[in-house]
Amino acid sequence: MGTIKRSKQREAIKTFLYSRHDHPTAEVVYNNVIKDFPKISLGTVYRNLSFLVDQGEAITVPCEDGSVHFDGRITPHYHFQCTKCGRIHDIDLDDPVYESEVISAPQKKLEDGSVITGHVTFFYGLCGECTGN
Amino acid sequence: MGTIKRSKQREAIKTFLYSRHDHPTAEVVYNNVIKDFPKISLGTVYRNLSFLVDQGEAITVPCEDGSVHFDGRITPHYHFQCTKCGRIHDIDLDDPVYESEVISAPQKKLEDGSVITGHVTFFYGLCGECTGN
DNA sequence: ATACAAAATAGGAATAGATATCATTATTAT
DNA sequence: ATAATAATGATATCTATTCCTATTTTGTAT
Repeated sequence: MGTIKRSKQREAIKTFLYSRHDHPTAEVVYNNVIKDFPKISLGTVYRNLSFLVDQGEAITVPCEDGSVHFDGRITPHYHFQCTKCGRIHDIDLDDPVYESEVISAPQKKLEDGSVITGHVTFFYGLCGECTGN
Repeated sequence: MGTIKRSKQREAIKTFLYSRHDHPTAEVVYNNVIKDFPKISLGTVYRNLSFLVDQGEAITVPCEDGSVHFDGRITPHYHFQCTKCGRIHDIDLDDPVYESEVISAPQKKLEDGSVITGHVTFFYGLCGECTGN
């Protein structure tokens, strides 16, 4: 009961996600995996992306604009969305921005008894390409 | 051209939003305003909430779970969502959590030329009522 | 190898949240 | 009071995601 079986589709989805560092959406994953699996359905992509997240093999990146992106990099790191092109970029742990702007949040108790157990910080701005040229 | 005309519905929406500090969703606003305006449509509620946001008279609170809440409090402050009951609470500026965990983000340049212009921090945990009892 | 049970898929329908359209109504300047 | 036009209500549409069911694939036991 509850034994997980592998599937070519799931492996292709995982391989694709891990090969990219640009935080694709479910639809982008679908548009790429379909090249090797012409009959794959969008439902399968969603099901497997959720599966990977449940297994701790991927994370979701919910953005300010409401779109949901997926990330195969599961070690803690921050994200940054370009307000011009919409792409999501990583902010490395050793980047000065990370260290100076945000401090990891330990548990903290508010006056009313609320307990803060974590936080999500999402940066925005303009990426190199959109400021650059 | 482009002159704004007032409407009873818009005023009711604004009044309702300002009367509450629990960050209602568009649907919650609709379910309440409809008591005074039985024929109001959901589209009108969405249209006017967006209008208030555009006018700087309200802000949106996009949550990690994808839901969008509205807030009539426009002075800078942080939010905190209870992972158990889902309610959104304010974190006051003078609360220790605010001061110790997050530092306001000035413009910052990364190695690749990206410029960080802002950030959003969203806290989560358990609210007083959900830890309390 | 073969058969069986469970898990996973494909395809499509269903849902939810949000937007857009458009004829009608309400508000405001004159 | 009238004309111009902004705003509404009702409905249609859109997008992202989930759900359903018959079929296929996979792992295991024989």
